[in-house]
Amino acid sequence: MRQKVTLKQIAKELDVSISTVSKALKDSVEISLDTRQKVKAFAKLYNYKPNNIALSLKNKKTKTIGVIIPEIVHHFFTTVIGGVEKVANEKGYNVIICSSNNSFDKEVINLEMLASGSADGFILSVAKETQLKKDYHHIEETMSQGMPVVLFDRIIDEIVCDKVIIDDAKGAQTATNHLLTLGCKKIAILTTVDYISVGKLRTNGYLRALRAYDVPENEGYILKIEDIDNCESEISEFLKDKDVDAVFAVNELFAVTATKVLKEHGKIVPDDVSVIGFTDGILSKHFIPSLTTISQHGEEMGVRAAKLLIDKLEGDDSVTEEYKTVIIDTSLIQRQSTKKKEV
Amino acid sequence: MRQKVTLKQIAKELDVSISTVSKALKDSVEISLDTRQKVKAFAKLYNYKPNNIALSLKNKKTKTIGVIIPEIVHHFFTTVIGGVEKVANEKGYNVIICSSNNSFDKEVINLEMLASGSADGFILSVAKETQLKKDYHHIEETMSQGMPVVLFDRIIDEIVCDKVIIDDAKGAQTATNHLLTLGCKKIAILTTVDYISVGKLRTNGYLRALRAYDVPENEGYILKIEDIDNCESEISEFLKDKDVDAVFAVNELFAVTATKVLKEHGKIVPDDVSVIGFTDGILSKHFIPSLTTISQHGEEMGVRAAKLLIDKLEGDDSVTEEYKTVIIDTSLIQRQSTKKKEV
DNA sequence: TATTCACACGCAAACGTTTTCGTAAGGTTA
DNA sequence: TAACCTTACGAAAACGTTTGCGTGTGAATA
Repeated sequence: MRQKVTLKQIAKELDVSISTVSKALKDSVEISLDTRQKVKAFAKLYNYKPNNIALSLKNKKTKTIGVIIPEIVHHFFTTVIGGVEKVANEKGYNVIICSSNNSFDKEVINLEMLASGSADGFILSVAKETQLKKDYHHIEETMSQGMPVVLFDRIIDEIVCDKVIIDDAKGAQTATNHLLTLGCKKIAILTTVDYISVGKLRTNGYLRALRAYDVPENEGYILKIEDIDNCESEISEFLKDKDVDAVFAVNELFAVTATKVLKEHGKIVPDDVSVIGFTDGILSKHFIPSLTTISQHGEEMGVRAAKLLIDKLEGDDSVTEEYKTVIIDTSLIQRQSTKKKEV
Repeated sequence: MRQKVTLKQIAKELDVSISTVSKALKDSVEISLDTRQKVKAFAKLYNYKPNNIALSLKNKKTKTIGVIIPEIVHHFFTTVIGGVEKVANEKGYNVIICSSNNSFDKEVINLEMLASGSADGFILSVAKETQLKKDYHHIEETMSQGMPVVLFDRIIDEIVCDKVIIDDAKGAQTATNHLLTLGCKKIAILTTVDYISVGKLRTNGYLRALRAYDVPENEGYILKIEDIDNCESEISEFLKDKDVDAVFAVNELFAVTATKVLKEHGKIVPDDVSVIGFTDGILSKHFIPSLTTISQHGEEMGVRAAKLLIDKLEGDDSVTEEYKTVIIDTSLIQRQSTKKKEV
């Protein structure tokens, strides 16, 4: 089992100094052509690769971006990662992904671990627990130590840094508008509890759309779901005997579940009730009926976040002091689950 | 913007040597209680965290596991990652995830990058292109340099290392058996081209089940799909006017698409045709009808893979020389898409 | 008073790299 | 032949840790 070969070993074998080997591999004119060739041939033969760790230590740079997301098993987040990777690889950066599993503690541990040498900067979507706890010391600490952070999707308003978000309220308004223009008046919303920032914003957008259309809002049409894993019974109970002609769900799972529940209640989507979701994931695309939804353009978010971060990492101080918030446009993807109401 | 604080800085501030600081923080008896307390207080105040890079360089260990998967936007792989993370974090390891995007080149680049200092060992599922190309030099190189590799799911028989797989053929046989016991005789299979190892194995399992039941195999019932992204038209064409009473799909997407297509052709799943899939993902669970499928227990695969790797990393040489192949049991998850045939 | 010893701490090497600067050998010029 | 220049290379520092060993100080012992 051949061990990794180092400059020192090459130097010893060839009976030259370490610095000569290093320079030869870099094609320095300081070294004679003859020696250069000899060294390079040897290095190639032994498959020499510079040790990144040593380089990181020397350069005080790891050329690595840390990404921390609440859940790894989540289509939206993985599309974002795809975007980050794309940009990162182009620019010669590596990407480390960690999941916080929506736990505050794990988010702190992961961030501190990566911050102590493994990554130059971070792209982060905060855990549910963190939003609830409102404890952001770890993020602020990281930034105060000179490591830039870009927040995306589940962001924190109080933290001053680069951010990439969608206009959740606007997206929700677009969705609700779509239902309204289809002729729906009794529009229910399936949303999350308020401490989830995006849930709250989407609820706001829904309400805004109703007001703009002079449709009276009705508390009875709003369901705030806490336990996502057991949403089915809750949604079923909520929709039972409720006379609605449309449902706006703030995520894919709620949309699918609503459609399923409505079917069980003997209602046909989209003929009796239109359903619109949020997030353009696998489910929306392949469900029957396929779901009209609001696309968040996850990959684009990743791309923009990575660009912001790399700008900070490579920029001079003038760039460093200025923070941007990029708002990605959402778009309405019309599919089969919504339909104009027959009058 | 406070920079990261180092031992050197603490030493300077407190007017002691670096080694004193290091030892004090480690509660060494060599250092007086007084100094220890002073140093620790100072370190806490300035939020000192040892630099992982320096530690990695010194210890020749990164305490990091590299995971390379073909696609990040893929439910099965993310569940595996979940399992890996669980074990890794318990044992004090960090996890770096990279995706090869099914590209051979990117797989090589990622592996070499991580191998040159960023990770101690690897958990890897090879890219499609790699399976096609049959070029495994990068993996063998990595192992020959002393870094253990655990292959999972899409493995390579020729490489001698730890492996975690499911018995794909057996799983497929179970699936097909299920259909046969339901009374189906005309069972179509939607599979992949043969160079995808798991596709081929599943096809074999299907054939084996048929033989065991003395059902003649029929080439016309086998569809090998190359272009997964455009499988719908292919499947539609294939199933059109075909008199089948069951479909076995080797992945979730094929199963869903088949169900959709059958519906368009006026057939009802499961009444007219039973459909069974492979991989227990989001789609299978939430589709209507929900899909009977074979679960691969992704998280369990991740757990086992991580354990194998860490055993190698921490074991003495006796462990190092012995390679295991763990076969995870698949299980049949019965849902709504399959149904006993009425006679 | 001379020797020994525990205590508390510092020195220096090592990990693998890059890079600045110094310098020996040989050749060229005056 | 002396002064200088070029070529080709080596020494050493630096990045931040850990750790074995050396050592100065003061006190206890003989």
